[in-house]
Amino acid sequence: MTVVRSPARAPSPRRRAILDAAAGLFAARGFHGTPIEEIGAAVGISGPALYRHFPGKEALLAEMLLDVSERLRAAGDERVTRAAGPQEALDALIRGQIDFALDHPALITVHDRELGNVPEPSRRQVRRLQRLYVEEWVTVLAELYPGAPPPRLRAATHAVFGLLNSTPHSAGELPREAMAVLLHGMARAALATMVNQD
Amino acid sequence: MTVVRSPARAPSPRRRAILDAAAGLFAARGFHGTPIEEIGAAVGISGPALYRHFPGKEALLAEMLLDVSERLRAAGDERVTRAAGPQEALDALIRGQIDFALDHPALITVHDRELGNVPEPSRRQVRRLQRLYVEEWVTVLAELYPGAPPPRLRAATHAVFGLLNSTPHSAGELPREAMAVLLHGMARAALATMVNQD
DNA sequence: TGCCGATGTTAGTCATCATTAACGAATTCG
DNA sequence: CGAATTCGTTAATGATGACTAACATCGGCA
Repeated sequence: MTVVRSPARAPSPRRRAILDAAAGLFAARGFHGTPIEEIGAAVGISGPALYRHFPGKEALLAEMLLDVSERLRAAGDERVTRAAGPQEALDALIRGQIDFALDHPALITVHDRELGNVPEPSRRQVRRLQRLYVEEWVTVLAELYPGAPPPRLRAATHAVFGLLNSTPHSAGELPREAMAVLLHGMARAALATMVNQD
Repeated sequence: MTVVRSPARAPSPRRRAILDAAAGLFAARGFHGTPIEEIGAAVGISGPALYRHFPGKEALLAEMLLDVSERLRAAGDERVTRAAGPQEALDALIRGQIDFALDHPALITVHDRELGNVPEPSRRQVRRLQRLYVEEWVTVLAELYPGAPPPRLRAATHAVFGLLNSTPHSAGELPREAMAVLLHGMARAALATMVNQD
């Protein structure tokens, strides 16, 4: 018998293609609104062929969200340790989130929309990774703005995620780099209000 | 000619209850993930009884989103005209959006998640109302920050919506008024970057 | 009193899926 | 050469779920 199920063992191009196509479709029509048939069609195979690559539709979603959460967390982790000081770390986190959101708007959308459809073993894992990522931000912010209570910093972090992840909604309003600069400035300014204690 | 379908003719309490329950369920499980049976159960009636109040599931969603869009737009409109100057108008818009998001997190969630499931006559209408609301913000911002090109203002507006609508994600982090104050400050600060021309 | 509209109920009906079966071709490698 | 593994294909199969039918109940009210 084979191993239980190693998530990202041999990333065959077919698997990749399926995950990419599914991300777009889930973002556009939602998990329940997307028949497995269409996912197959999007990569040139038809319907049940997906089961040669994933144990099921939910497992596909689970792998997708685990991958996103892990990539975000890992990237954040690396950027923070690479940074010289807290301000630099914060800028790196912001820039990282912006790049990801601009590069993969569909993944961002699915990530905060479909967690409820991930089956339970994986759901907890995704949540854990999300929490770690948030705490990464909170830690940096706490260094930068000591005196601000952590719940406040957590709420502010979520708010900034909302701001940065707005990208899928304002698609095409501005060229990419202009959008990146705009969002970066807004995020920085929004977080700078953490200095006030009121 | 009459209007397409007078949305809120006689708001019977039953109708209200159904819309409220459906909002919560759609936010939690998604439109396609919520059987009509559960909506009924949530208000004490069972399943197909809904058809005594709405022509169908999609129509229910349509009415819900039309109502939200209309309320947001109308409230914004009124607040702006009531305000003395642009800064005051902006603060009123921000405060209005925050109050709505804090009072009706489910509606906020459904509003930007399920538009794709609204059938076509209504979808256009919802989009129109959303656009009007955004333009309301853009107009105020243009007065406050002349020199900033409208696309930039539009993108910034969407970003601030993302920030303010983050409330459902950070539920319970802070007491309500603290959250309102926090978000207001962040939104203001984020928009203040519109003065820079870079 | 006796009809009626409003509001429910429970049993179909019909589609739409996810998932599985049964079966083929191609590639690997013994 | 052949068996086995891989990756597809097209028919079931079975649930689920929206919507419709047929049938109560009940509060007016002519």
